[in-house]
Amino acid sequence: MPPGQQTFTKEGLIGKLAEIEAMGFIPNARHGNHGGVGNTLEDLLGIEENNLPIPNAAEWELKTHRKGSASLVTLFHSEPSPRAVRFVPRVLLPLYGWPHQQAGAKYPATERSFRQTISGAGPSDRGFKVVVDRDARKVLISFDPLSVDSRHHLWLAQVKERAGLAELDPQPYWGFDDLAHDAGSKLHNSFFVEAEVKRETGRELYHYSRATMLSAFSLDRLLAGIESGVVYVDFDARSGHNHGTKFRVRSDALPMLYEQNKRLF
DNA sequence: GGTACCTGGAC
DNA sequence: GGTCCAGGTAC
Repeated sequence: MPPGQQTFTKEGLIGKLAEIEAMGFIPNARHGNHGGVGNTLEDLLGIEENNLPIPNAAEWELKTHRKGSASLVTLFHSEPSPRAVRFVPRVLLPLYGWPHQQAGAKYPATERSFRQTISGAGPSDRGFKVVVDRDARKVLISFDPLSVDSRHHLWLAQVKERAGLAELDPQPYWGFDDLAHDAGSKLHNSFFVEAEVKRETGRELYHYSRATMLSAFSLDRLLAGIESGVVYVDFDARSGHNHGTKFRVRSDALPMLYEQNKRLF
């Protein structure tokens, strides 16, 4: 915990969130940053922004979401194993990527992209899916060239040239124990805060009007969510910036990943 | 300066 | 609802 970092007990955080709710609409404190709704709440709580895989506030993690938004909630980041392969920058982006939409405009003409939001429910239109292998105790990424939609036939021909049309070998994976550590160390207990958003003369304002307390994150529930299709693995790289590989969940399913949840307001 | 995290989007 | 995408920082 860095010096000066605000810390809260559970009761203290509940009280502070109630005070913030009573403040009504509050201007975005981070202009131009898509994370404004979360950053603004962190500022109100006096929590310093941090990128370490530790909870934001003592043992309590904060999750913020815009009401009415279909955006997925990011649970945690973790690059797949074996790490030495460096799958995203060395395999997925160069061999399975495609020209970025803004290549030659916002970015260099050679800019490539590999963005995939995939689950265990079925393959994406580029043939990627997530598999929960309970025998091997691994979550792994699978590529099936037969599942690629015809609209990507040019891309598939390039994949054939660069990598061949077969299953990934080796397949990227996360061991159950690694996932339990990544998730458990960060998400064991969480507050899920939802904000109404309004725009006013070009700026955004947030009303943090709903909060749920989530206790005891469950790896079994995460794995079941992957299989049912409410939890996703999200690859998120372009040539100039790998935003990292994320585990994400549909916001309405977030509470189901915890053993207990309690609506605060 | 590259990698791996953080916070989140629009169409 | 799936596809594709964003600005930041720690080390």
